[in-house]
Amino acid sequence: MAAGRGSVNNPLGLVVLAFLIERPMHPYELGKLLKQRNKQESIKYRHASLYMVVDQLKRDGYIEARETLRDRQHPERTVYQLTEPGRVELENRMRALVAVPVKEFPQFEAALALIVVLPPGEVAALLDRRRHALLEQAEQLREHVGARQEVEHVHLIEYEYRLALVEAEREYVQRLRNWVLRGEVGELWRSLHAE
Amino acid sequence: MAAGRGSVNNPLGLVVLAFLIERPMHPYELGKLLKQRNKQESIKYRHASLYMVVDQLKRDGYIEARETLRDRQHPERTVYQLTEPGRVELENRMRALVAVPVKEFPQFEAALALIVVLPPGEVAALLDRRRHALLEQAEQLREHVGARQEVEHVHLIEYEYRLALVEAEREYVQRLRNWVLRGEVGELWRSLHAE
DNA sequence: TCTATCATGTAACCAGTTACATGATTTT
DNA sequence: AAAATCATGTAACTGGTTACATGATAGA
Repeated sequence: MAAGRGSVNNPLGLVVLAFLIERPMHPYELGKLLKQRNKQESIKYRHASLYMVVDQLKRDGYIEARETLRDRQHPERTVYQLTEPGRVELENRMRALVAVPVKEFPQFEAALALIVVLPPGEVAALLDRRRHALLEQAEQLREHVGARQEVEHVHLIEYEYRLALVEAEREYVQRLRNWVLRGEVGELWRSLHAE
Repeated sequence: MAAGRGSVNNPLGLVVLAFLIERPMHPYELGKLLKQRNKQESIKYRHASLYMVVDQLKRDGYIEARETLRDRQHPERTVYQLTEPGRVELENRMRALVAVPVKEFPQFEAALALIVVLPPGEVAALLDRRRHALLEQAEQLREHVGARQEVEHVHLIEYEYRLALVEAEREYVQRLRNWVLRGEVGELWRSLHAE
């Protein structure tokens, strides 16, 4: 039930397991595929990290080396395949991730928690800048999600999700900005910035 | 302009700087205050990490030791105070965080990007579980934000923000669930799970 | 042929976490 | 007075990142 002590807490590890369902691959191939499918938008990817998680997954028995290719124009490439425990782990992690929201700590939330260190007037202007940036992001996402009948919808849901969040944030930022601008911020905050 | 190479990428570092504006403090006091003000909800806090970031901030000249208290019923406690570069850095980081959205990688987005590894039927059920969880979260947040006239509004905006995001996610999850349930998921996904 | 870029990997570094340590205070 | 908890910190581990390395291929 509890998604065990296993190392696959790393989203990148999930990708590896998920891709290896399709066929055995060597690490570099996994990385290439990840980029081809634009998963770096949703899953943080550094190519050195890939070799790391592959090692971890091997260590924990979720994948295993299947063969080592040796031709002269590449370094050795080890091809890995999913093990049965690996497939089980993948499914369990996926189920948990979909069904149970995990607590995240977005940086903007941290900033809001400390907002009183900036004077209200400036905050209003900064929020305005953010609002514009979010507008642009939303625009791009809408393009991406919209104009593609050639891509299966199921491959766009990450973007739809992102779009939903960006829109919500944009609306909230606007509300907040207006509240600040209307000067209803209360004595406490204002008093911290009086001279 | 670019919020330099400095170590204060860590949100916890921001808290330290922000709190030290009020008065010099020793690390343990910072931690206590952080919890009293419920900032652990918005900023990940491990007490050992606190000592780490304090060291980093000292190393980088953003804070400095002011005195070392030595009474017999505590270990030595070093009191730190903000330096002028520290105050500047704090303000710059805050401005950047408020004005410029940073790319985050929420786990649920990763899961959505890999959703095809689970069969659509099961996904619908899992989404339903998530929907319920989000409903509860929203309920709690609403209580927290609502029933408090005694707390200054500015100290609740992190929660308001969170609430806005949770609500948006809930709505999106519901849309997605319905789409899956209506069986419009397309051949690709379904074919991966036929036997 | 020189330079850039791809393909592929290793190594060194550092941030953040878990676990341990220890004296005081409070509860049972 | 034993057990639990608070107060305060250090140390060891490990995951992830940045930086380095090296041969092949492709443009200029």
